Amino acid sequence: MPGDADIASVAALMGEPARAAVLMALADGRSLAATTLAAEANVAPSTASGHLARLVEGRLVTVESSGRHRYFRLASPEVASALEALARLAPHRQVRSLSQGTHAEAIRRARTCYDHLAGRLGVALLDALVSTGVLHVHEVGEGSDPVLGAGRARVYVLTGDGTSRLAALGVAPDPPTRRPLTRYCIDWSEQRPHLAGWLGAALLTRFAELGWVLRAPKRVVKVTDAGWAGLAGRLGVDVDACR
Amino acid sequence: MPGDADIASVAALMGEPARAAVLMALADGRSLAATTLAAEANVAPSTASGHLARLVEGRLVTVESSGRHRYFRLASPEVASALEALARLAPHRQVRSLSQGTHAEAIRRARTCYDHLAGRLGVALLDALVSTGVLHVHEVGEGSDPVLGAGRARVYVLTGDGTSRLAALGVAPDPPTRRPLTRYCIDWSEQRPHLAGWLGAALLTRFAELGWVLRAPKRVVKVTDAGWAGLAGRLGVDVDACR
DNA sequence: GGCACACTTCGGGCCTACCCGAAGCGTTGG
DNA sequence: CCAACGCTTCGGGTAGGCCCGAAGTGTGCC
Repeated sequence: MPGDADIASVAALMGEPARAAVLMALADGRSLAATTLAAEANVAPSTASGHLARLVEGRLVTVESSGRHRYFRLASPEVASALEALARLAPHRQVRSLSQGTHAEAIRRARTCYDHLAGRLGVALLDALVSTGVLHVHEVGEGSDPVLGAGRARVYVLTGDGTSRLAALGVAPDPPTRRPLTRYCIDWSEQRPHLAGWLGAALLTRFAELGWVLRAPKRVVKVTDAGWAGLAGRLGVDVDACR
Repeated sequence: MPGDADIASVAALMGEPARAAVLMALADGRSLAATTLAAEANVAPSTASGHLARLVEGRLVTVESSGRHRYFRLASPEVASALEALARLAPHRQVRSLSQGTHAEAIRRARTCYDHLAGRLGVALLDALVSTGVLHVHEVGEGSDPVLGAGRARVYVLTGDGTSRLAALGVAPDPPTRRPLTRYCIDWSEQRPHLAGWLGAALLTRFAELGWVLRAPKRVVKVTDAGWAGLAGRLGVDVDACR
């Protein structure tokens, strides 16, 4: 547990509204240009530039120049983990305008978390994969650790039947990277796990290929009519629970 | 992944040096009085009182009144997780004074993390338990997730042989709580896992009973001569690696 | 080559919030 | 019952940092 590390400097970097907005915009792993991030944070380009310089200097963000653009992205997965941990503690921002309200609702329904699905749909998808036997859950110990709530030791294993069912859908778990096949991530809006890891990413990619989902701005994911039908029919997702 | 949550307010709460010092002091799960925390943060009692009120209002900390004292503690394990995630990103504070230097060294050698061992000793202990066959490691997937660094899916299972060896040491894994038997925690100073969970706590408690370790102020753990001998001889810990 | 664009640096205005000491309230102990 | 203690509230001084607009550098496009 923490002891001597200078938490304050990192937290202060994340604790300024404009910088937090920048980090949140980068939270799905994309690289974005400075102007885009300025708009995202609702500040002037000059202001954003200063904030970005501080984020880079604090090693939370890296830059890559490309022509006259400079693309920023999170420096490491650990940064995303920290944002995730903070989001779990954060009060949900109160809704001010109608558009904010609909966006807040949309982002809770279905969004991307890096490269996989999150929100009610992400949670329902994982539930469906487990209840239909595509994945088996192994719990280590029972209940939740009273001391370390995060990182509950739960492991999702792809079954043989699951492998063939996914192959029928066009998702073949080749080992293209050294990335773990399954991983989970506690959803900040649902407070329940959704599927991450290689499989989580592969499913989102395949859903997009099939025309089941469309990636809208601001991390929102829109599900098409074919998508709702396919998720329910082919994977057993409880689409009513996702609205 | 984060989307709409108001990360900035939480991070700002953690991003002020005095408040961060308070949170770090509470990070091992203790309840401490306001005056103690003021001293810990090097601010006047009145200043600390204001910070504590804000931490309570922000739901990072809870209070319990007892006579003329008020005892503060972290509001939830999630708060500790967030601190942990930030500590992993934090630059190690540069050493200013000799006493800070020796303390920084001591805390990296052996410290408590909540109720179990961390630092080089904590890491070496887990290594020893694995290499001597007390625990078996199960990896799910291979390597590290390029997207989600934290929460690597690794599971430590107590072996039959391990159970009897621990019993000989006076540690019997009764199921006294619903807490998981084993759990790990990425050590912020070593960037490698150390043992947490019920077993991690039981081992620290037993080491203290045996007079192997003494809990010094500021989370530092001192190992006695008998402790070094016992750790090496009975558990196979590479004590040289711990210094 | 020249204009438009992306971005950064600089200067100055403003405001937040951190800090402390003094004073007030409640509790404990002699 | 009074003194010491723990803690909080209040007032005022200070400093740091956030914001923008204007100006400067470098790149791409016509």
